[in-house]
Amino acid sequence: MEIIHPIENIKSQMRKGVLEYCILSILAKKDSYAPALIAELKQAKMIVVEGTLYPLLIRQKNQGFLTYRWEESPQGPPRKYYMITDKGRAALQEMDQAWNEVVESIKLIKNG
Amino acid sequence: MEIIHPIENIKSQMRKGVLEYCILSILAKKDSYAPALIAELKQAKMIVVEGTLYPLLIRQKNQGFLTYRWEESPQGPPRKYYMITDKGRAALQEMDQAWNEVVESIKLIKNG
DNA sequence: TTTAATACCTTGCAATACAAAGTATATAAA
DNA sequence: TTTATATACTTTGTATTGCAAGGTATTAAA
Repeated sequence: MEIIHPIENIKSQMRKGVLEYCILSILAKKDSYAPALIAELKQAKMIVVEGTLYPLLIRQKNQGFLTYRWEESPQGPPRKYYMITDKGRAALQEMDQAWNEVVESIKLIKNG
Repeated sequence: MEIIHPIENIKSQMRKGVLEYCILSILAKKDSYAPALIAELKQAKMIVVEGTLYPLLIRQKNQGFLTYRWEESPQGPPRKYYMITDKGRAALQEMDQAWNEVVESIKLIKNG
């Protein structure tokens, strides 16, 4: 037997579609590395775990949206700092538009 | 060779998370059947196709969010009119909250 | 009987988030 | 030197989901 929380699933689904958008938005403001990104997203109540974030960063790097550099850490292994590229900024602009469209669509459906 | 449009994919991803929410929202206002739902969603620029909608309606029915009745059509086979249940309305309220949270999270990430 | 207009449903595929486990690096303590 | 601790990066297996494409079924008119 297992208790299922459909609403948790829904929230997870809603996050799914905007995760890439969130990552690019954060990196557009300043370079960052995985654990710091996770912390920042957590603060915005947009929960992400390692197993989600790392493949996503690699995907965006392969698409040419991000690059990275290595940087020493005060403690532990070096950090992979990701930086947004010009191509990434262009993609982000389109994502802004896509997001606004979705928000408008929902409003239309709720009120129209 | 194949041309890929990452932005179209992103938009599709963003829609993914809110489709169930949209369906419930529409049915909360009035009963409807699949082709009419597709038309209404299309008008709100929230594109859905048959192969997506039918399994989704069946899922929501199995979760107890929807029921249905048969109704004659002026032309062609009878229509399956879906109706939201009390349980569906309760779920919708939680989805409203989940959606508002996501919208706030994005705002926080963009501006904070 | 055939055609046209609708409507409902299923199958196979690709993309994605997640849980869990694994690997690696640097420093301090034993 | 060895061990422990803290930190960071990566991979694997699984479940869910939307979609393209194709299939089935019903009604009425030609």
